[in-house]
Amino acid sequence: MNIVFMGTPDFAAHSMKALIDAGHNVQAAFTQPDRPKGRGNKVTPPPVKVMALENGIPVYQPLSVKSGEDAEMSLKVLKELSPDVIVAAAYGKILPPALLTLPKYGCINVHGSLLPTYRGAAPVQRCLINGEKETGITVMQMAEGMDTGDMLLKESTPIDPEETFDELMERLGIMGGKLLVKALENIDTLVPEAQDESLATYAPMITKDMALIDFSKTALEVHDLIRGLSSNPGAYFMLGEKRIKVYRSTVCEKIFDAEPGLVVNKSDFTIACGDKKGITLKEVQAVGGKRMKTEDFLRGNKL
RNA sequence: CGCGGAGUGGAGCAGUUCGGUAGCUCGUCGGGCUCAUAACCCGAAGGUCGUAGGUUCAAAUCCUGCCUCCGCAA
Repeated sequence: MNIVFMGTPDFAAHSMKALIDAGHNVQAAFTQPDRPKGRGNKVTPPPVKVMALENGIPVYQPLSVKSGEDAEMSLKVLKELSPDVIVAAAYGKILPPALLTLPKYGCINVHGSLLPTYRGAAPVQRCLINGEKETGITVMQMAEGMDTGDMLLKESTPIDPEETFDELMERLGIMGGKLLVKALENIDTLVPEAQDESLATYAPMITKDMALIDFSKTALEVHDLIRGLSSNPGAYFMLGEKRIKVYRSTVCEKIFDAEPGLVVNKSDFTIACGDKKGITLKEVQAVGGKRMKTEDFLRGNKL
C-alpha cells in the first residue's frame, strides 16, 4: 500500500518500522521540525526523521499542516503522492479536514490507550500514574476531534505494578506497529466502531510541576508517579539542597510512625509517606550526577 | 555563543579554596572466627587522578586547548 507516515517520537518510529518491514511503500515521512534541544541547545532531529533517512524515505517537516505556506506545500505534496492512506502516530500536530479526507482510506492513527479512555497527549504516563492495571493500543480512523475517531482495532495488555513509563512505552510501541499492520491488512473488512462518548476520559500533557513528589500521598501513589514519569521528566524531591530524581522504587509495607517525607531507613533509602507506609528508592540521580542504583548512591552520599 | 555540575583503583564519593608521598565507604582476592552467614576480625592486590600542553624544585590541586558525561532552562 502507498502510505504517507506522520509521527515524531520513538513510539511513532516503531509504527513506521513495522510498515516498512511489512512491505508497505512508505512514500514520505512528515515529522516535527528539528528543534534546538537539550544542553547547549543543539539541534536534534526527531527519531522518525532519523529512521526515515536510514530507509531512504523523503522527509517533510512543515511548521504547520493547517495554515500558511508550509501547509499549502504539504497539501500539494500529499496530492501528488496520492497515498492510499495516511498513518499518524504521535505526530504532535492537528490534521485539518482537508487532509483527513484526502487519501482513499482516510487517516489512521495509532494511540497508546484503550479508547475512549485516556484520549490526548500523555495516555501512557497517565495510566501509570493512576495505577491502571491494564492498557493497550487502539488503531482508529481519524476524525476532527482529539482522538475521537471510530475504532478499527484494539489490543489490551496488563500493566506490571513495577513497570516504568520507558518500559511500557517500548512495549506499546511494538504492539502499536503490529496492530497497525494488521489493521491495514484488513482495512476493507474491518467495521469501524464508534467511541462511547460517555466513557471518554482525557490524558493531558505532563507538566514539570507534577514531577515534584508529594510524600503526603500514599506510598502507592508516590510509587505510581515515580514509574509513570520515569525516565522523562522524572519524579524528584529535595534532599536538603540537592534535587534527587527517582527512576525506580518499591512500596515498603511496613508502617512507619514518621512525618511524611522523612527518611526512615538510611540503609536502603526509604521515605515515609502519607499512609505511614514507606517508599523505598531503588534508582536515583542527584544533580549533575548520573542515574544509579540506590546502593551505589549511598556508598558516596551519606544521608 | 542559554545557565550550571562532573570526569580520582571494579562501583559510589572525598581531596582542588591555601600545590608537597592518593584517601573514605563498598566490592574483589587470601586468611581467621563461627554450627553458620550477606555478620565480625586480620591482610593483600588494584589508580597514566579524562586528555594534550603550560607554569613550578614539585601539579589530582594553578593556567590554556580538546574529548566525554550529566542537571536545569527552552
